[in-house]
Amino acid sequence: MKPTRTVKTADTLLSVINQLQALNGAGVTELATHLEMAKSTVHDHLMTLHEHGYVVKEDDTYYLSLRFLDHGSYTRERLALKEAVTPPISQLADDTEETVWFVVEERGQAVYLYREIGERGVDLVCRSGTRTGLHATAAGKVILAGYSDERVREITDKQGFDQKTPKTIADTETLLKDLKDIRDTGIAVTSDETNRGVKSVAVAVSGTEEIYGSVVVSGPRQRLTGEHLEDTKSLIRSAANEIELRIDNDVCFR
Amino acid sequence: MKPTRTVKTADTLLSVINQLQALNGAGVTELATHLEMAKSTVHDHLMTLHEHGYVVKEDDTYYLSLRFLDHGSYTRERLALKEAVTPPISQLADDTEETVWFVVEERGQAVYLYREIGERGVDLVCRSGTRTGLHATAAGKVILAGYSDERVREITDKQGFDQKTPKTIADTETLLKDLKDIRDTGIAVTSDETNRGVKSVAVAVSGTEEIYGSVVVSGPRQRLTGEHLEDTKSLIRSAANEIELRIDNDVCFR
DNA sequence: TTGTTCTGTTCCTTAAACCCGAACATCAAC
DNA sequence: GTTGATGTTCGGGTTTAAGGAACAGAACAA
Repeated sequence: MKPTRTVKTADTLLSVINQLQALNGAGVTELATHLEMAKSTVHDHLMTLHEHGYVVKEDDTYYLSLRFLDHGSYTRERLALKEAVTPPISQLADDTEETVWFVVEERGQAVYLYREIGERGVDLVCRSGTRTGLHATAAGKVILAGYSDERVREITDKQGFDQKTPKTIADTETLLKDLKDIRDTGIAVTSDETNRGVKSVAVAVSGTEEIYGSVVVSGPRQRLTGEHLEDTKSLIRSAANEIELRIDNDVCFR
Repeated sequence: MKPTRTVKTADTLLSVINQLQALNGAGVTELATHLEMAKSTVHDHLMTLHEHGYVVKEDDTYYLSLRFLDHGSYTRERLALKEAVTPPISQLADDTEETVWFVVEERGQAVYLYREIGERGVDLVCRSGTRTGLHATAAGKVILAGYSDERVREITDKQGFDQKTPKTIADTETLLKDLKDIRDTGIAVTSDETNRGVKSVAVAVSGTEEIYGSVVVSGPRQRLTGEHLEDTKSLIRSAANEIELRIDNDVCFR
């Protein structure tokens, strides 16, 4: 598909960075064995990253540095969604008392951007910046529902169907069938598709042309039922709408 | 000082990343001219970053991707300070009605980690992850006050004295004299040293051995005076103390 | 239409440097 | 003292990064 020319040294550098995060900090030898590379090679890369301030060293153990936080929060800020998204999200968390996330799509994956934990909310995804397959989450499905079937196929062909639980959608046809229902109702409700025992309700946030992202409320399956579920649905709808209005009119001039 | 072997291709890759942030997104040619490199070279690096999901492409313009947010928020989370820091910070912002930051030192620089904006607070540093010289901020100076003069010299020798305003400290001797006073009172108060017209008050957060960081309240110079200043001082002191207790006892098991 | 001038992309060739391996240094533990 | 685990240094062979020049495609003016 994309046999374009690539810088192999960059591959190794990025793999060092990723492995360093995966291992939650590591020494030279440990990294080298995990990456199946020579110790000296890893050492050189770590020295370079250290020189540029991208890793910190504590007694022979290397960790990623906060320089990544700079790049990361810059990137999030660039989307210019914070002012529009944060207050309604916050309000929604207060009203529903559950955990609320604002999610965007990037490169065929769902990225969790802004969170607010309500009174009784449980902490699930844990970190902003976390990525998941769009198929495996209500937030992702409601975004996909705004795309054409063709575009959905493109994404699933490339990304596949990572199975988070036994109930995670595993093929394109089932996904497209789900999306059809979501398009009708404008809301996505899932149970146990991302985490066992967790129910999620999501609504898309769209502009005139593009889809900005989605708002999702997650909580224990047995709690998000009956009246509480219905209340939640309409609360999310108005929160999503509120965000749309704020994006259109607000300080966020995109 | 450190003539160790370094991976030059990694240098160029990182410079591409940094330039991409500095230019707030750019095309191949624009990047190449800024970096004084061949277009083809930049192109190859961008392709590699794209392949790995570290940049996104919108009509021939490349931007850093949210993958950096993943690394960044992971790094911040690794410090395991959030649970201990966030609530007292939040309370302090409510009480003082000013802007509050929690700051840590990394590689001889001050890194802004957690923020809370009070009722009348003004948004100054803008993003978490932002780095500044320790000498140029109350938050940094109060951290330096916890270090030995020798260690302070090491840092200033390496980092120099970036001048943010005409009143920014410009040499080691003046800094050390300031630190002496700060050590006596346990509090750092600065005016116009980081931003013109801005006054900052900071207190360190320390454990039994190391210093975790500092809490800083910033606001307009003319507002942070008299009684409001004195109130602020004692509020910061108790907030910092609260954080120390939470770090020692809390869920944060370091 | 044609020409101009920006882009981004491809390909070739060579000098550079990445990567490995092996040796060395250092520290703990037994 | 010896063993085994680290991190570190260093020379050299061969991959390959990086530059330059040519190509493609779009936008625009004349």
